[in-house]
Amino acid sequence: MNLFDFLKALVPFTKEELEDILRHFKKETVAKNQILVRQGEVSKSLYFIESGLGRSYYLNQAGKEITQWFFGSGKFMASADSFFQQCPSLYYIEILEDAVIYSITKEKLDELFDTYPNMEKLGRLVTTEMLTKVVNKLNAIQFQTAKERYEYMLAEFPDIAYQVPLGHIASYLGMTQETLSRIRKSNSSK
Amino acid sequence: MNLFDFLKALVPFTKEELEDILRHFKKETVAKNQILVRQGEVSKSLYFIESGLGRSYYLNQAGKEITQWFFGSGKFMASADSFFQQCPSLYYIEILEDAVIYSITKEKLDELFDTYPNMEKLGRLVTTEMLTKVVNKLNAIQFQTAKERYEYMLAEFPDIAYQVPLGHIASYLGMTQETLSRIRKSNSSK
DNA sequence: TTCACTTTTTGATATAGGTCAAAAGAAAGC
DNA sequence: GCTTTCTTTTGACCTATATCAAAAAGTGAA
Repeated sequence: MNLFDFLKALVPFTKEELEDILRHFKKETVAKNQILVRQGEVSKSLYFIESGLGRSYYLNQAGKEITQWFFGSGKFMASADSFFQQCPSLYYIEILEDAVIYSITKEKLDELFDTYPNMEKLGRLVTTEMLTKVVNKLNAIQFQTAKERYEYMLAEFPDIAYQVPLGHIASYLGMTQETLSRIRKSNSSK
Repeated sequence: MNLFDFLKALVPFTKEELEDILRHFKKETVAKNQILVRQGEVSKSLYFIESGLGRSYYLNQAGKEITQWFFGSGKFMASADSFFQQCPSLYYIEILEDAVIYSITKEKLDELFDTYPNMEKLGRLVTTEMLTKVVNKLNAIQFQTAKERYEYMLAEFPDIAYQVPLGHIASYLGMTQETLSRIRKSNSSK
C-alpha cells in the first residue's frame, strides 16, 4: 500500500495537503539485510513501508538478537523513542525483505505537525493503533503458553510467520528457537 | 497534580483554551473499591487522576483477576480500546485508593480534538508516552526473571509497590502471588 | 476482643520450557 | 558440483516458576 492512499484512508486530508505532505517524504529502495538504524545512534528518520518487510531488534546481555517488532507493508516503522525523543536508540532497525520505503526526518515531520492539524490527528491515530497492538502482544506474552503465543503470531502476522528465519520469530515471541521448532513439529503432525 | 497544570506543562495552550478545555471535564470524588468500567460495557469516559490510584484488570479463563495497568496521580486512565473504538471493554477499571478524578466523554473529547489543534498534539503526546511505557513493560515481562520484573516494578512505580495487595502486583508482573511473596522474602533477608 | 474473612507466607511437588551439544538440512560463494 | 556457513531439528538434562494445600498473619465489623 502506498503512502498517499494510506494517508487518505485515515484522515480527511485535502488533495493539496496530501501533495505537500508527500513532498516532505523521500522515497527509496532498500535491499534485504540493510540496517537503517543502529543501537546507540540517534534515529534520524521515520519510515513508511510501501512494500517489503522490516524488524526492530536489540542485543540482550548475552549478545543475542531479540526481535522486538515486525513491520509489514503499509505500516510506519521507527525506533520509536529514539526518533521521537531524539535519544540513542535501544534498537536496530533492519530490512528483512527488499523494500520500498518513504522516510521523513524529525524536523520535517514536526513542520508538518505544526502546519496541519490533520497531521496531528494522523499522528495520534497511528500511535493509538500501535499502542493497541503492543498491549495485545503484552497480554499474549504474559499469560499464554509458548504454543498459544505462536498461534497469536500466526493470527496477527500470518504473512510473516513463514518468510523470516525461525530464530527471529522465536525471540519475538519470547521463547528459544528450539522450543519454536518443537511447536511447529507438533502442529504439523496433527 | 491537577489537570490544569498538567495540560499547561505539556502543550502551549493559551489561558482561554485551557479554561474552555477544563469546562469539558467533570471533576468528581470516587471512593476506594469503586468500579468505573466493567468488562463487556462500552467505556463512556476517559479519566484524569488528580489524586488517588486506579488499576485496570481482566478475568482470565480461570476467572482470576489479572491486573493490566496501574494509574497513579497525574495520569490519564481508560479502558483504551473500549473508549477510543467504543467497543465492549475487555477490562475493568477500579479505584484502589480514594481519588479525585476529572472525566470526559468521547463526544466532548472529539469536540476538543476538532476545535483545538493543540489538543490533537496533547493526544499524540500522551499516547506516545503510554506507548513507550507499555513497550518497556513488554521487554521486562518478556526477558526478565520474576525477580528482575519485580525490581523493574519498584523502579517504575515505587509508590505503588507497597500500597496495593500483593496479588494485584503479582498478576501485573505475570507471576503468582506465592512467587512474589518469596521474592520479597529473599530481598528483605539481604 | 472475638469472629469471620481476606491476604500473605510456607512447604511439597510437578512441569513447561530453558540450556547445551550435536546432527541434519539449506543456502551461498567459488 | 563442492565447500563453507547459516539455519533448523533432535535429544538429554536441568531449573525457574507454577500448582496445590494448608498454616499464619492481618483487618474490620459487631
